[in-house]
Amino acid sequence: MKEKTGKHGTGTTTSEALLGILSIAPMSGYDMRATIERSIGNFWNESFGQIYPALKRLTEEKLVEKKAERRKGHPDRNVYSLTAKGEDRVREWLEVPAANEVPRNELLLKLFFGGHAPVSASRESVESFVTRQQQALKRYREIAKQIRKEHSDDPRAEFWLMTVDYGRHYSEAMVKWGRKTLKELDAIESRAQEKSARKKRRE
Amino acid sequence: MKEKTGKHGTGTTTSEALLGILSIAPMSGYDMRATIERSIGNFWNESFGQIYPALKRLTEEKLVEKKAERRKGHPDRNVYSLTAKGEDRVREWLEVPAANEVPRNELLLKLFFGGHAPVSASRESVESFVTRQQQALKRYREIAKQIRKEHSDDPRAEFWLMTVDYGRHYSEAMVKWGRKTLKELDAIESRAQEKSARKKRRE
DNA sequence: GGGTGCATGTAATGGGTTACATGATTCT
DNA sequence: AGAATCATGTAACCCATTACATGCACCC
Repeated sequence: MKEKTGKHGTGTTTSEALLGILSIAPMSGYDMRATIERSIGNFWNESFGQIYPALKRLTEEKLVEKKAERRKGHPDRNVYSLTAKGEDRVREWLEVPAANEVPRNELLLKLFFGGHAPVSASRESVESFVTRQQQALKRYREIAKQIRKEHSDDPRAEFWLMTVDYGRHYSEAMVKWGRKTLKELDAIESRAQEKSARKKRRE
Repeated sequence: MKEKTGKHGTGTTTSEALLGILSIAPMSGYDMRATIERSIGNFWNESFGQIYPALKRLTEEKLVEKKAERRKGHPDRNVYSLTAKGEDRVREWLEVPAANEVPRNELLLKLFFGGHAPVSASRESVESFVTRQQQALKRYREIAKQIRKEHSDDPRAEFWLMTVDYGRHYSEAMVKWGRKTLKELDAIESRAQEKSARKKRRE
């Protein structure tokens, strides 16, 4: 018999992310989307196609409450907030240590099989990856600055900064690896060209 | 109108991984599972529940060929190999640069909301993560050594080593981040304890 | 006889992405 | 009038995990 990681909602999915977001402040589904993108968008995304059905289920389970809000000059909206039960659920969820899953990595998969295609193909993948990581690094520095400026009083800001710091460590390492790998790919290519040049001379 | 990343199979999924594996050597579905675990298991996993149905589809699409193998002293098995069409497909797939997706990261999600639970909860998550990364680091060093020993002649080995090197860069950075983060979590906790101690003294 | 490893599959379930559909308001 | 933004939702489709089911061979 095996222990299961998730069964009746112990796993981490859209619902947990939404409960987490609502633990920061009550808001509408529309706002959740934007808040998620701004705050945890570097490691977690949600689409409307997931958010609205999830909010429906969470409401049925009495983990969140919906309040219709009518405002002049704006469309109506439904503002959701955590119930006491919802707050408990967030705490319970946080008490379960995060699983150490192995996420699928398309870049590495393609690179692993890189020998079966022109080197330029691998090069492009790695190059675009490095560019992305450099941009991310810049972004992380800005985000950290902003958090320290705007939320220096909030005790939760320290946790937010830890996740930003993860990004910094990650992206820095990835840029280093990427540059090194690009050099190695170039070496492979120039060796291949030498080889074909020698072949031509012989012909 | 938006460009779609994947439509009729341009995406990267079980099928592509299997085609890639078969580009290295023909083998049975059972062997694919084991091979995947040994070779790309650090960034890509497949289960039998995916492998067998995928092989069926790939056979129908004439991308792979099945040959029944009967051997005395062993159960029968189906050995799959790439067709010419399958080899083309692998090359086409490799020519499309890897997408820069944002994988969901449960550890960071929980850490982000860490302020809503005891610090010990965050601590456990990070601690287990660091341990995992340290083990991975050891494994990577062994794998690299083994590849250099057993496949020094194979030109594809260079690509394999690049993926191992990714792991090394990644895990090293993650161990650094994890240790730093554990220290910060400890600081938060001791500050909280001081606070409650002062409170007690006042009572 | 029972455990382990080899070997192949199916079914149930859950969950995520995308496209589609609708409609108000505000700005140009 | 038309585009952009706010706002909520549904439906189709794809993909993955897990559990279940089966059976042979080999060794103790």
